[in-house]
Amino acid sequence: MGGSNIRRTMPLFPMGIVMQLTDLTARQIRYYEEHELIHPARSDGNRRLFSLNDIDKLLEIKDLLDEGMNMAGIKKFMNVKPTKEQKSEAKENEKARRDLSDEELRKLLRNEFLLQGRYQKGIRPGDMSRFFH
DNA sequence: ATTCTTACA
DNA sequence: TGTAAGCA
Repeated sequence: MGGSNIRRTMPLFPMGIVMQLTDLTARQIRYYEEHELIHPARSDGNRRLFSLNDIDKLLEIKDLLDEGMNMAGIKKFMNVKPTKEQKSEAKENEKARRDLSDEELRKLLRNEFLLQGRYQKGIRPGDMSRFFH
């Protein structure tokens, strides 16, 4: 692993900054935290402090959302296990995701799309079309 | 001025 | 998800 993980996990940014960096609303960001997609630290005053990793994660979530995927789909995609060894497992998933080629991503999204009836409401026709080459 | 939690149109 | 309320 990279020898400077502390830098990427160091709690640094407050909500306002993260909102600008990700184009997500505070509501959304807090919602994703509720669903354990991110685990920002807290300051002494109970303020959320996001790390670079948190921001990367939020940007990934944003991308999936823009592709028409909902919470359930994103949870599956990010393999969000209730809570346990999410520490080490989260890293593996993160790396795996980062190593995905466009073609592999298309395959995954196609599978999600084919299974959408089980956890995906309506998506606008065409949003996923580009993944059906 | 900012963010937080809770609750509801 | 947006938004209003009442705190910290």
